[in-house]
Amino acid sequence: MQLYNSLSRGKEEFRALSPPHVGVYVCGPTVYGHSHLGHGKTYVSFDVLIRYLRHLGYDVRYIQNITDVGHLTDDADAGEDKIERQARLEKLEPMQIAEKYTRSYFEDMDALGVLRPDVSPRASGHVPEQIELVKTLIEKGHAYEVDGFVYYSVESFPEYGKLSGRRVEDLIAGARVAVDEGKRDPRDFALWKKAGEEHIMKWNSPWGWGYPGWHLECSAMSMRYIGDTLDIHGGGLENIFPHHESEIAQSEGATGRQFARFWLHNNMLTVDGQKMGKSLGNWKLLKEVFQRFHPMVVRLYILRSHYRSQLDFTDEGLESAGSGFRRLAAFRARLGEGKGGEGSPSPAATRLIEDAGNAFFQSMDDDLNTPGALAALFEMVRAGNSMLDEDDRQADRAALAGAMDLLAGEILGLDLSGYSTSSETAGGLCEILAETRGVLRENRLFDAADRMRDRLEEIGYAARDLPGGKSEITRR
RNA sequence: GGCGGCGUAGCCAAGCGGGAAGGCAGAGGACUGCAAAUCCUCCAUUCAUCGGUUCGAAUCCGAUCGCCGCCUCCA
Repeated sequence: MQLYNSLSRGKEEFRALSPPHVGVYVCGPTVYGHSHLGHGKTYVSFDVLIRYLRHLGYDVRYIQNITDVGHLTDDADAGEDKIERQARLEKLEPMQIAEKYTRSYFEDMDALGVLRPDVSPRASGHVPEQIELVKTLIEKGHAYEVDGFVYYSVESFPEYGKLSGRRVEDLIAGARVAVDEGKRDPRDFALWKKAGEEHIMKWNSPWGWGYPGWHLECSAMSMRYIGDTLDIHGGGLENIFPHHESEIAQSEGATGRQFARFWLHNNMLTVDGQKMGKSLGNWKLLKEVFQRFHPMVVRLYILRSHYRSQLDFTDEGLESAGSGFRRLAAFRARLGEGKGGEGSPSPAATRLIEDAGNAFFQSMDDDLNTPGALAALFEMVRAGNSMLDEDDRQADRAALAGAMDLLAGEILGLDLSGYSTSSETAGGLCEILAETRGVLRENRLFDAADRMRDRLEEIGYAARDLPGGKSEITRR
C-alpha cells in the first residue's frame, strides 16, 4: 500500500517496522465541547486507515489520546487552559468537563462507525511519564528550567522544521511575541509550565507545582504505548506546526531515534465554501447534523472525497450522499441474510465480484483512495442488480452479500443494515404484510393495496411489487 | 508576510503522459393496475485561460486569472 508521507512530501510504500505489528498514534480531541464535523472527517479518515491495515493482515495497535489538560486557548504561554475555562463556564470540576465531553465524543464516533482506539490515554493520567520525558530532555541539553518553567531549546535540535518545511531563520522572524521573559530564544516552547494560584489542575514536579505543555503528552504517551518509533503518526493538517514539529523535537531529542516513520495528515473541512470557525458562526456539531442526516450518510459523505482534500460541507451534498447511501443499503437488503444455499456462485457472479474487488483494492492501495473504492462498489451494485434481475440465484446473493459486507462494511465501515428488516418480529410482519398486499392486488383491490403502501411509507417502510405478483416490504 | 492546495459535465468527485471512473440531479425507454425499486440508453471531442515540452497532455513546465486552507481559535 502506498501512503502519502508528509515527511517526504510524497507517496511511499508502507512497510511496518516489525511486521505484523503496526503502531499508530493519532492526535485525539481536546475534550472541552461536543465534537464537530471536523472531528468527524478526521477520525473517519483514520478509522479507514486502521480498518484497511487490519484487513491487510497487520496487527495494529491504535492509540489516540484524550487531551484533558495543558491545551491553552492561546499558543503563546499566556493562554488559559481550555478545560478549566469550560469548567468555569459550566460551573463544574475540570475532570467532570473532560469526562462529559469524552463520553460525548465516543458517542458520536460510535454513531459514525469509528472503531474505538485500543488505548485512549488521558494526558492527566500520564503526568509522571511527561515529567520523566522533561527530565531526560534537560539531561540531554535540549531543555532548560527558568523559574518553574521548562523550555525546549529549539536551537539544540537542528532538524526542527523538517516536517513543516519551515526554516529556522523564518521562525525567528515570525515568532509570536514571547510573553515569557525567561525564554532564551523566542522559538523555544514550554514543556512544563508553572501553575499560578488560580490553577486547579496542577502537579508537583522537580520544578515545583505546574502542568505539562500541550505538545508533551503526545510524545510521552505514544512512546509509552508504542515505543520510541511509531509506524504511523496521524492528525489534522493544522497540527503540523507547531504541534507535530514539536513532538518530533521532543521525542527525537530524548531518544535519538526517528519518532514516526509515516506522518499522515488529513485536510480540513469547510462549510458552504468557508472555513468552519466558532467565530464565523458556521460551527457544525455532529449531534446537530445527526438530527437531520443519518450518521452513515455523513460517513459516506466524508468517504466520497479523499482524506487529503478539503471537503466542503453543504446540505445539498449531504442529500446527494443520502441518495447514494439508500442505493447501497437497498442493494444489501436485497441480498438477504447472505446464507449460502446450495451450490457455488455462478461464474458470472464470481467474476463480477472479482473485478469489483480488484478495482476496490487498487484504489485503497493508492493512499486510501476512498472515492475510487466507492466507484468500484457502486459498479458492483449496478452489475449485481442487473444480474439478479435476470437470474436470481441464492448462491449469487450470498456471494454478493459477502463481498458487500467485506468491502463496504468491514473496510469502509459503512453499516448498510439500516434498510433491512433485521429483527425477527419486524421481518415476520413484513412478510405477512407483503403476502396480504399480494392478495389485495390479485383481487384488484387497488385502493386497499395503495393505502397499505402509503401507511407503510409513513412509518418508514417501502412496499414494492416484484415480477410474478409478489410484493416485498423493507425499511426505507 | 511564510507555507500548501485546488480550478474536470447542473452539483459532488476520481483520474495525474496514450480509452474522460463513479455518485447525485436530469431526459427517454423497459417493467408495473399506478407507483417505488431495478435495469437499459442518453447526458464533458473535453478537463479555468494562454503559451511551451512531447509522436501524444486533463495529466509535465511557465505565465495569467479565480477560489480555498494552514501558520491564531479549531480535527
